[in-house]
Amino acid sequence: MTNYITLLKKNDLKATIQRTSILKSIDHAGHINIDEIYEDVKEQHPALSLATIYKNIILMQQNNVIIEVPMNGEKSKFELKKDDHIHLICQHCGEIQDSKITKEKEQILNIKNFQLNNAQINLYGVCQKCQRISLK
Amino acid sequence: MTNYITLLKKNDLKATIQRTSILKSIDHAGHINIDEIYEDVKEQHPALSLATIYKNIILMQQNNVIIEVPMNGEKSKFELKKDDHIHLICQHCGEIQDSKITKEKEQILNIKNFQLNNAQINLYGVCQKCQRISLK
DNA sequence: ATATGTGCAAAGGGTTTGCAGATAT
DNA sequence: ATATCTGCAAACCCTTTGCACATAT
Repeated sequence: MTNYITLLKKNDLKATIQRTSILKSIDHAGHINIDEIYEDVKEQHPALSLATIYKNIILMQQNNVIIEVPMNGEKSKFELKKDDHIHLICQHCGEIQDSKITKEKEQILNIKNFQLNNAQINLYGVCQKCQRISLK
Repeated sequence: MTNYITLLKKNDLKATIQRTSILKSIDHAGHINIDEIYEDVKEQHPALSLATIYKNIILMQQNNVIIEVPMNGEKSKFELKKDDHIHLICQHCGEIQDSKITKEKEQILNIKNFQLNNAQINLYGVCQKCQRISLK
Protein backbone atom coordinates (compact mmCIF):
# COMPACT_ATOMS: atom_id res chain seq x y z
CA MET A 1 0.00 0.00 0.00
CA THR A 2 2.80 2.36 0.83
CA ASN A 3 4.07 1.67 -2.67
CA TYR A 4 1.01 3.26 -4.20
CA ILE A 5 1.37 6.29 -1.95
CA THR A 6 4.94 6.73 -3.10
CA LEU A 7 3.97 6.24 -6.71
CA LEU A 8 1.29 8.91 -6.48
CA LYS A 9 3.45 11.45 -4.68
CA LYS A 10 6.31 10.90 -7.07
CA ASN A 11 3.94 11.96 -9.81
CA ASP A 12 2.61 15.06 -8.06
CA LEU A 13 -0.66 13.59 -6.90
CA LYS A 14 -2.08 13.61 -3.41
CA ALA A 15 -2.36 10.15 -1.92
CA THR A 16 -6.02 9.64 -1.13
CA ILE A 17 -7.60 6.38 -0.07
CA GLN A 18 -9.63 6.41 -3.29
CA ARG A 19 -6.52 6.64 -5.44
CA THR A 20 -4.54 3.98 -3.66
CA SER A 21 -7.57 1.69 -3.82
CA ILE A 22 -7.90 2.21 -7.55
CA LEU A 23 -4.21 1.57 -8.10
CA LYS A 24 -4.32 -1.56 -6.00
CA SER A 25 -7.23 -2.82 -8.05
CA ILE A 26 -5.44 -2.13 -11.34
CA ASP A 27 -2.22 -3.65 -10.09
CA HIS A 28 -3.85 -6.86 -8.91
CA ALA A 29 -5.89 -7.32 -12.06
CA GLY A 30 -3.10 -6.41 -14.43
CA HIS A 31 -5.53 -5.08 -17.02
CA ILE A 32 -8.96 -3.89 -15.98
CA ASN A 33 -11.73 -1.58 -17.17
CA ILE A 34 -13.56 1.14 -15.27
CA ASP A 35 -16.61 -0.90 -14.32
CA GLU A 36 -14.48 -3.74 -13.05
CA ILE A 37 -12.43 -1.33 -10.96
CA TYR A 38 -15.67 0.05 -9.53
CA GLU A 39 -16.98 -3.39 -8.61
CA ASP A 40 -13.67 -4.33 -7.07
CA VAL A 41 -13.09 -1.17 -5.12
CA LYS A 42 -16.61 -0.98 -3.71
CA GLU A 43 -15.98 -4.06 -1.62
CA GLN A 44 -13.61 -2.19 0.65
CA HIS A 45 -15.02 1.30 0.10
CA PRO A 46 -18.75 1.10 -0.65
CA ALA A 47 -19.04 4.89 -0.77
CA LEU A 48 -16.42 5.33 -3.45
CA SER A 49 -18.22 6.77 -6.44
CA LEU A 50 -17.92 6.03 -10.15
CA ALA A 51 -17.39 9.74 -10.77
CA THR A 52 -14.31 9.65 -8.58
CA ILE A 53 -12.94 6.72 -10.54
CA TYR A 54 -13.47 8.52 -13.84
CA LYS A 55 -11.84 11.69 -12.55
CA ASN A 56 -8.85 9.83 -11.21
CA ILE A 57 -8.35 7.60 -14.21
CA ILE A 58 -8.01 10.74 -16.33
CA LEU A 59 -5.70 12.38 -13.82
CA MET A 60 -3.50 9.35 -13.31
CA GLN A 61 -3.10 8.95 -17.05
CA GLN A 62 -2.03 12.56 -17.39
CA ASN A 63 0.46 12.11 -14.59
CA ASN A 64 1.97 8.96 -16.05
CA VAL A 65 0.83 6.62 -13.32
CA ILE A 66 -1.34 4.43 -15.50
CA ILE A 67 -1.87 3.86 -19.21
CA GLU A 68 -4.86 3.09 -21.36
CA VAL A 69 -5.13 -0.15 -23.31
CA PRO A 70 -7.74 0.44 -26.02
CA MET A 71 -9.61 -2.77 -26.81
CA ASN A 72 -11.38 -3.95 -29.94
CA GLY A 73 -15.12 -3.54 -29.54
CA GLU A 74 -15.07 -3.13 -25.79
CA LYS A 75 -14.20 -0.57 -23.16
CA SER A 76 -10.58 0.38 -22.68
CA LYS A 77 -8.65 -1.33 -19.95
CA PHE A 78 -5.99 0.28 -17.80
CA GLU A 79 -2.68 -0.91 -16.45
CA LEU A 80 0.09 0.52 -14.32
CA LYS A 81 2.59 2.49 -16.37
CA LYS A 82 5.56 0.42 -17.42
CA ASP A 83 7.89 -0.07 -20.35
CA ASP A 84 6.37 -0.85 -23.72
CA HIS A 85 5.35 -4.47 -23.99
CA ILE A 86 3.21 -6.78 -26.06
CA HIS A 87 -0.31 -7.76 -25.04
CA LEU A 88 -1.31 -11.31 -25.84
CA ILE A 89 -5.08 -11.23 -25.80
CA CYS A 90 -6.84 -14.57 -25.73
CA GLN A 91 -10.00 -14.54 -27.81
CA HIS A 92 -11.20 -17.62 -26.00
CA CYS A 93 -10.89 -16.79 -22.31
CA GLY A 94 -10.25 -13.07 -22.55
CA GLU A 95 -7.10 -13.14 -20.49
CA ILE A 96 -4.33 -10.67 -21.31
CA GLN A 97 -0.72 -11.72 -20.89
CA ASP A 98 2.20 -9.33 -21.10
CA SER A 99 5.20 -10.25 -23.19
CA LYS A 100 8.48 -8.39 -23.17
CA ILE A 101 9.76 -6.52 -26.17
CA THR A 102 13.27 -7.84 -26.51
CA LYS A 103 16.11 -5.87 -28.04
CA GLU A 104 15.83 -7.68 -31.32
CA LYS A 105 12.13 -7.00 -31.46
CA GLU A 106 12.77 -3.39 -30.67
CA GLN A 107 15.03 -3.08 -33.69
CA ILE A 108 12.31 -4.43 -35.87
CA LEU A 109 10.05 -1.63 -34.70
CA ASN A 110 12.62 0.91 -35.74
CA ILE A 111 10.99 2.15 -38.90
CA LYS A 112 12.98 4.59 -40.94
CA ASN A 113 11.73 8.16 -41.07
CA PHE A 114 9.53 7.66 -38.06
CA GLN A 115 10.55 8.87 -34.61
CA LEU A 116 9.00 6.31 -32.29
CA ASN A 117 7.74 7.42 -28.90
CA ASN A 118 5.75 4.45 -27.77
CA ALA A 119 4.50 1.19 -29.13
CA GLN A 120 1.13 -0.38 -28.54
CA ILE A 121 1.05 -3.96 -29.67
CA ASN A 122 -2.00 -6.16 -29.21
CA LEU A 123 -1.85 -9.69 -30.50
CA TYR A 124 -5.18 -11.49 -30.67
CA GLY A 125 -5.20 -15.25 -30.64
CA VAL A 126 -5.50 -18.26 -28.37
CA CYS A 127 -3.43 -18.65 -25.23
CA GLN A 128 -1.69 -21.86 -24.26
CA LYS A 129 -4.25 -22.83 -21.67
CA CYS A 130 -7.14 -22.55 -24.11
CA GLN A 131 -5.22 -24.40 -26.80
CA ARG A 132 -4.93 -27.34 -24.45
CA ILE A 133 -8.60 -27.25 -23.61
CA SER A 134 -9.69 -27.34 -27.23
CA LEU A 135 -7.47 -30.35 -27.87
CA LYS A 136 -9.47 -32.43 -25.43
CA MET B 1 -17.92 2.23 -57.08
CA THR B 2 -18.59 -1.14 -58.60
CA ASN B 3 -15.72 -2.40 -56.46
CA TYR B 4 -17.59 -1.61 -53.29
CA ILE B 5 -20.66 -3.37 -54.61
CA THR B 6 -18.63 -6.47 -55.32
CA LEU B 7 -16.95 -6.27 -51.94
CA LEU B 8 -20.29 -6.10 -50.16
CA LYS B 9 -21.90 -8.92 -52.10
CA LYS B 10 -18.88 -11.12 -51.68
CA ASN B 11 -19.43 -10.79 -47.96
CA ASP B 12 -23.16 -11.48 -47.99
CA LEU B 13 -24.34 -7.91 -47.67
CA LYS B 14 -26.81 -6.11 -49.88
CA ALA B 15 -25.25 -3.28 -51.82
CA THR B 16 -27.13 -0.16 -50.78
CA ILE B 17 -26.15 3.37 -51.67
CA GLN B 18 -25.55 4.05 -47.99
CA ARG B 19 -23.09 1.20 -47.69
CA THR B 20 -21.13 1.97 -50.81
CA SER B 21 -20.93 5.61 -49.73
CA ILE B 22 -19.59 4.65 -46.34
CA LEU B 23 -17.03 2.31 -47.87
CA LYS B 24 -15.94 4.97 -50.33
CA SER B 25 -15.45 7.39 -47.48
CA ILE B 26 -13.39 4.91 -45.46
CA ASP B 27 -11.35 3.93 -48.49
CA HIS B 28 -10.51 7.50 -49.44
CA ALA B 29 -9.59 8.53 -45.93
CA GLY B 30 -7.64 5.40 -45.13
CA HIS B 31 -8.50 5.64 -41.43
CA ILE B 32 -11.56 7.52 -40.28
CA ASN B 33 -13.96 7.68 -37.35
CA ILE B 34 -17.75 7.61 -37.34
CA ASP B 35 -18.30 11.36 -37.13
CA GLU B 36 -15.90 12.01 -39.96
CA ILE B 37 -17.63 9.42 -42.12
CA TYR B 38 -20.91 11.15 -41.36
CA GLU B 39 -19.60 14.59 -42.34
CA ASP B 40 -18.08 13.20 -45.48
CA VAL B 41 -21.00 11.13 -46.61
CA LYS B 42 -23.58 13.84 -45.97
CA GLU B 43 -22.16 15.93 -48.81
CA GLN B 44 -23.45 13.51 -51.41
CA HIS B 45 -26.33 12.09 -49.38
CA PRO B 46 -27.67 14.68 -46.96
CA ALA B 47 -30.42 12.35 -45.79
CA LEU B 48 -28.08 9.57 -44.74
CA SER B 49 -28.46 9.22 -40.99
CA LEU B 50 -25.96 8.64 -38.24
CA ALA B 51 -27.99 5.65 -37.09
CA THR B 52 -27.50 4.02 -40.46
CA ILE B 53 -23.77 4.54 -40.22
CA TYR B 54 -23.64 2.97 -36.78
CA LYS B 55 -25.71 0.01 -37.88
CA ASN B 56 -23.60 -0.59 -40.94
CA ILE B 57 -20.26 -0.15 -39.24
CA ILE B 58 -21.23 -2.95 -36.88
CA LEU B 59 -22.53 -5.11 -39.70
CA MET B 60 -19.54 -4.57 -41.96
CA GLN B 61 -17.18 -5.43 -39.15
CA GLN B 62 -19.03 -8.67 -38.52
CA ASN B 63 -18.87 -9.51 -42.19
CA ASN B 64 -15.17 -8.83 -42.50
CA VAL B 65 -15.46 -5.83 -44.79
CA ILE B 66 -13.87 -3.31 -42.43
CA ILE B 67 -11.87 -3.41 -39.22
CA GLU B 68 -11.73 -1.27 -36.13
CA VAL B 69 -8.61 0.62 -35.17
CA PRO B 70 -8.96 1.50 -31.47
CA MET B 71 -7.23 4.77 -30.67
CA ASN B 72 -5.72 6.09 -27.46
CA GLY B 73 -8.07 8.56 -25.82
CA GLU B 74 -10.21 9.12 -28.89
CA LYS B 75 -12.89 7.41 -30.89
CA SER B 76 -12.02 4.31 -32.86
CA LYS B 77 -11.21 4.69 -36.51
CA PHE B 78 -12.11 2.22 -39.23
CA GLU B 79 -10.31 0.97 -42.29
CA LEU B 80 -11.02 -1.48 -45.08
CA LYS B 81 -10.13 -5.02 -44.15
CA LYS B 82 -6.65 -5.98 -45.29
CA ASP B 83 -3.67 -7.98 -44.15
CA ASP B 84 -2.19 -7.15 -40.77
CA HIS B 85 0.00 -4.08 -40.90
CA ILE B 86 1.59 -1.50 -38.65
CA HIS B 87 0.00 1.89 -37.99
CA LEU B 88 2.41 4.78 -37.67
CA ILE B 89 0.43 7.40 -35.81
CA CYS B 90 1.87 10.91 -35.80
CA GLN B 91 1.29 12.63 -32.46
CA HIS B 92 1.95 15.97 -34.13
CA CYS B 93 -0.32 16.04 -37.17
CA GLY B 94 -2.49 13.05 -36.40
CA GLU B 95 -1.88 11.35 -39.71
CA ILE B 96 -1.81 7.56 -39.82
CA GLN B 97 0.51 5.78 -42.21
CA ASP B 98 0.40 2.09 -42.92
CA SER B 99 3.59 0.08 -42.86
CA LYS B 100 3.92 -3.47 -44.06
CA ILE B 101 4.76 -6.31 -41.75
CA THR B 102 7.62 -8.01 -43.55
CA LYS B 103 8.42 -11.68 -43.22
CA GLU B 104 11.20 -11.02 -40.76
CA LYS B 105 8.91 -8.86 -38.66
CA GLU B 106 6.29 -11.56 -38.78
CA GLN B 107 8.68 -14.06 -37.28
CA ILE B 108 9.28 -11.71 -34.43
CA LEU B 109 5.59 -11.76 -33.64
CA ASN B 110 5.65 -15.51 -33.45
CA ILE B 111 5.51 -15.90 -29.71
CA LYS B 112 5.79 -19.42 -28.41
CA ASN B 113 2.72 -20.96 -26.86
CA PHE B 114 0.45 -18.36 -28.40
CA GLN B 115 -1.61 -19.08 -31.49
CA LEU B 116 -1.72 -15.74 -33.25
CA ASN B 117 -4.82 -14.80 -35.19
CA ASN B 118 -4.28 -11.16 -35.85
CA ALA B 119 -1.91 -8.41 -34.86
CA GLN B 120 -2.79 -4.86 -34.02
CA ILE B 121 0.28 -2.68 -33.90
CA ASN B 122 0.07 1.05 -33.28
CA LEU B 123 3.30 3.00 -33.11
CA TYR B 124 2.98 6.52 -31.73
CA GLY B 125 5.62 9.05 -32.65
CA VAL B 126 6.47 11.82 -35.10
CA CYS B 127 6.21 11.35 -38.85
CA GLN B 128 8.84 12.48 -41.29
CA LYS B 129 6.95 15.56 -42.40
CA CYS B 130 6.51 16.82 -38.87
CA GLN B 131 10.14 16.08 -38.00
CA ARG B 132 11.19 18.40 -40.83
CA ILE B 133 8.84 21.13 -39.67
CA SER B 134 10.13 21.12 -36.14
CA LEU B 135 13.69 21.43 -37.41
CA LYS B 136 12.97 24.83 -38.95
C1' DA C 1 -4.92 26.82 6.68
C1' DT C 2 -5.86 25.97 2.22
C1' DA C 3 -5.70 24.00 -2.07
C1' DT C 4 -7.32 19.88 -3.74
C1' DG C 5 -10.32 15.78 -3.78
C1' DT C 6 -14.80 13.42 -3.09
C1' DG C 7 -19.73 12.16 -3.57
C1' DC C 8 -24.03 13.18 -5.20
C1' DA C 9 -27.25 14.27 -8.59
C1' DA C 10 -28.00 16.35 -12.77
C1' DA C 11 -26.53 17.29 -17.39
C1' DG C 12 -24.37 15.89 -21.55
C1' DG C 13 -23.34 13.25 -25.49
C1' DG C 14 -22.50 9.20 -28.04
C1' DT C 15 -24.76 4.83 -29.38
C1' DT C 16 -28.63 1.80 -29.81
C1' DT C 17 -33.39 0.59 -30.65
C1' DG C 18 -38.23 0.27 -32.58
C1' DC C 19 -41.00 1.07 -36.13
C1' DA C 20 -43.15 2.53 -40.54
C1' DG C 21 -41.91 3.31 -45.08
C1' DA C 22 -38.36 2.34 -48.81
C1' DT C 23 -35.21 -0.65 -51.38
C1' DA C 24 -32.25 -4.57 -53.26
C1' DT C 25 -32.56 -8.96 -54.88
C1' DA D 1 -42.55 -10.53 -53.66
C1' DT D 2 -40.24 -10.28 -49.69
C1' DA D 3 -36.61 -10.11 -46.65
C1' DT D 4 -33.73 -6.57 -45.52
C1' DC D 5 -32.44 -1.70 -44.98
C1' DT D 6 -33.14 3.19 -43.91
C1' DG D 7 -34.42 7.41 -41.35
C1' DC D 8 -36.48 9.33 -37.60
C1' DA D 9 -37.17 10.02 -32.83
C1' DA D 10 -36.95 8.23 -28.51
C1' DA D 11 -34.52 5.54 -25.23
C1' DC D 12 -30.35 4.17 -23.18
C1' DC D 13 -26.24 4.32 -20.91
C1' DC D 14 -21.59 5.84 -20.25
C1' DT D 15 -19.01 9.90 -18.99
C1' DT D 16 -18.60 14.56 -17.41
C1' DT D 17 -19.77 18.51 -14.64
C1' DG D 18 -20.99 21.67 -10.65
C1' DC D 19 -21.22 22.23 -6.10
C1' DA D 20 -21.03 21.70 -1.02
C1' DC D 21 -18.52 19.09 2.16
C1' DA D 22 -14.29 16.46 3.42
C1' DT D 23 -9.36 15.60 3.35
C1' DA D 24 -4.15 15.65 2.51
C1' DT D 25 -0.42 18.37 2.99
